[in-house]
Amino acid sequence: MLATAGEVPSGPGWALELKWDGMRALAYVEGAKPDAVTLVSRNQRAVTGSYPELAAALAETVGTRQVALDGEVVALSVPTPGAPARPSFDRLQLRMGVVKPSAALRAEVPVTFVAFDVLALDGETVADRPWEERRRLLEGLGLDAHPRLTTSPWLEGVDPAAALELAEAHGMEGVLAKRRDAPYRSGRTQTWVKTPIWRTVEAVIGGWAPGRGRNHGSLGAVLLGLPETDGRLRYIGHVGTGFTHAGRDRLRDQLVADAVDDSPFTTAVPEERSARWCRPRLVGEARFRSWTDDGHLRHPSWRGLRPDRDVDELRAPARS
DNA sequence: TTCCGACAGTGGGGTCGCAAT
DNA sequence: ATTGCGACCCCACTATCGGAA
Repeated sequence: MLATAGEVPSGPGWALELKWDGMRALAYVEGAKPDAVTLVSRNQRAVTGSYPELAAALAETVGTRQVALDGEVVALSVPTPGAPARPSFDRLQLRMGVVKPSAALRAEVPVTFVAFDVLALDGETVADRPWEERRRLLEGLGLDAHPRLTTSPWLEGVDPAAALELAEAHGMEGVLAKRRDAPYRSGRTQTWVKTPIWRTVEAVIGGWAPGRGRNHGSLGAVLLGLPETDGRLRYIGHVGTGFTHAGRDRLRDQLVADAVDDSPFTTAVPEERSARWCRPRLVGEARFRSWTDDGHLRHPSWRGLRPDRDVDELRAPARS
């Protein structure tokens, strides 16, 4: 079951949850031994081998019952004073795709299964029951007794604005609203609504990458940078979506007119060989979800040029 | 006739593993 | 030994087309 993107709905018919930044997974628990547990990714691939401690935890905790759970595999960042632990997709990537992770890796990047729905229980399908009833069944499983497992909290009596604030304050991806009376359905539905938290950045264009396929001959992506206090230009990412076809052509023409031979960036730029450089003069705005650990934009999309802004006005926004 | 939803195709940051160089 | 590439994860967005309203 997948959510539709939109504003956070309000009203008594909706229950709000926080949206976790991790990897979606279904857990099928068929017995009390770890090999009786199967974790399946969103594209139906078995990923149990990558998270053996989760299989063991589920077998140990609910193995006496037959259960199918929907949830998220999450890696928490290392908490430091002033920065409590929060879900880190960057860290989870160190575990994804690694079959039979070493004890050292499991210790360095511990993962948690955050359950938020139950699809079958004791051999009986419960997907047709309303969310409210499934939620009660989920809470009755006692998953939180195990340190590697948790039940995703829902925000009782919290309005949409406060829910978004809460999500932001805890480093969550956004808010997920679910119709209380709706059954669990596969595919994208209107009864789940996701509202991600967006950030925006104004940055200078230091180059561009030519487009491929249908964008052949036009612009594929712009290369953005932020000036440091000493005037050096730090690369922060490629942005290649959010343009219309006409917009790509227009921007390419402007950048070609400003072409220079050498990179204006003072930090490394990926795919440097295919990059075209330009004078770092034009300021644009991009929307993105978060900074990566390397200081790059994650899920960036182009909003447009900011002719009202000058390069020397730019400042790096607070990272988090 | 118009609108909407699903899908294909473009683009991004990452990781890992294998084949080619 | 290094590099390139595809397959995976996460995803945003535009353009298109067929069916519903």
